[in-house]
Amino acid sequence: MTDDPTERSPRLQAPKGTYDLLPPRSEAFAHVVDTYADAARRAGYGYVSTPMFEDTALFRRGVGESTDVVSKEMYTFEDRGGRSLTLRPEGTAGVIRAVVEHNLLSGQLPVKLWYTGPNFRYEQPQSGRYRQHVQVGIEAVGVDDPALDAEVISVADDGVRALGLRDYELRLTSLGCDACRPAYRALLVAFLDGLDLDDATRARARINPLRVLDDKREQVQAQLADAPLPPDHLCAECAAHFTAVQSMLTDLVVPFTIDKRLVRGLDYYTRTTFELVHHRLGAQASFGGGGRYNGLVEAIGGPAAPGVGYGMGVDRSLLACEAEGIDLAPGSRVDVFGVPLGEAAKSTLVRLLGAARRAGLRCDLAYGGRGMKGAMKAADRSGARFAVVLGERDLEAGEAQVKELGTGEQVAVPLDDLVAHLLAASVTP
RNA sequence: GUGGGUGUAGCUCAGCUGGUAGAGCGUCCGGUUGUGGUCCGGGAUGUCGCGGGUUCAAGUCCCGUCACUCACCCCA
Repeated sequence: MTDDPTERSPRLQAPKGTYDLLPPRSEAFAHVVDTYADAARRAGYGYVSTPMFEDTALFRRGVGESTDVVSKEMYTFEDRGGRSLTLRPEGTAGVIRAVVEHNLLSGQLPVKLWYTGPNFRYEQPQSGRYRQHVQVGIEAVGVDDPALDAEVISVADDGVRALGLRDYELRLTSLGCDACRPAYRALLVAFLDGLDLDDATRARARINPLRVLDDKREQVQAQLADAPLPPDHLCAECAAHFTAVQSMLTDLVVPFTIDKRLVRGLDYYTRTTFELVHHRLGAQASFGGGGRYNGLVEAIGGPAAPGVGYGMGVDRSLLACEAEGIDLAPGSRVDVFGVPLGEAAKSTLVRLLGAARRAGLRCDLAYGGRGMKGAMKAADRSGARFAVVLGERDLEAGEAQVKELGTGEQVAVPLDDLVAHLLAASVTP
């Protein structure tokens, strides 16, 4: 901070790892959110909105101390009242907190909610990874039924399909539960102990051994060929649950592949775990994922209650659409564009196009007193179907020239009939 | 946190072995009186990321720094 007025201040820019969304891309982004939200609503999920920041303890307990997300990626700060708050790094913990806080679990179960909003993680940015990213997610809490797992996965897939995405894959696994995971974990730790790993990986193996399974490095994967994998060591209940989920996904016509090495970065997952991977996204290929979290509600101080949900990455979904050449915001911004010649004509058009907007038409007009040519050019660029030209001559005659920009056809329409005419003309093909 | 690549007009980029900057697109104006999309003519906009250094001279070389980008780690 300098007070020297002769020193030029540096241009401000969006913080590292964040970006601005501008038209038309922003429209495509909004469309992704809408599409995912629609899929959730069609399955009976209600909208929930929770704060973007929460008590830091919520994430420590919910997401898990051993995760990278909590241990080194949180935006944590102290407010003026001395409270430790954290910008939410993921969406589930806050929703579950709200479910518990408002006693929703004492009502009809499962509690089904969907949400959207930004998450924040202090990470090194790269393709498809930002410090602020938006997710749309759903949570179904209070019932441990494999049919619900299948529904959640199916809703995720419905949204993705509705976007038009094709080059992706749904990967599925089961991570077991409190009954079977400890024994498996011991088995895995013993196996990892016998491997030749670097210090960092060895440390990770100690804190969260499952995480080592999806290490991308060749030299690590090579040694993992014979590693014991979670789905092969499930207890009877988990195995039955997993089988049921697969069977119902098949009934739902949701294609999936079993990926026994799939692991997720959040500690709360139990049993069903899945990830949506897009084949043209680069290193950050996972654009959505989720699973069951039967211990989470209790972990953050609620009653023992099961839950299942997913989070879909909106930013990465948009990237995936772009990679597949899917245009999510086709068409024009407006239907009608006003071309006024002179101030009197402009105020008349302001009034008439305002009325047209209220009648449901999308209208814009040439502001700033540009000439005829420039105004027509603006009309053309807007993508409007009709240009309404109004000059002194027309005003005296009490009519406007309505030109269909695609065909060049132009008709004179009485000013009193303009809105009705535009409405009628807009519905004809 | 670690490593590679890149930073020149609003955008995409060119500037060879150092001599004080260009193209295309976009934008604006015009091609006579009130009509766009094509075409033609013209105009505007650059702290060459920033700060040091070497040199008579640096966009061009060196150092540092910041940012962007891709990858690892990890994750949506």
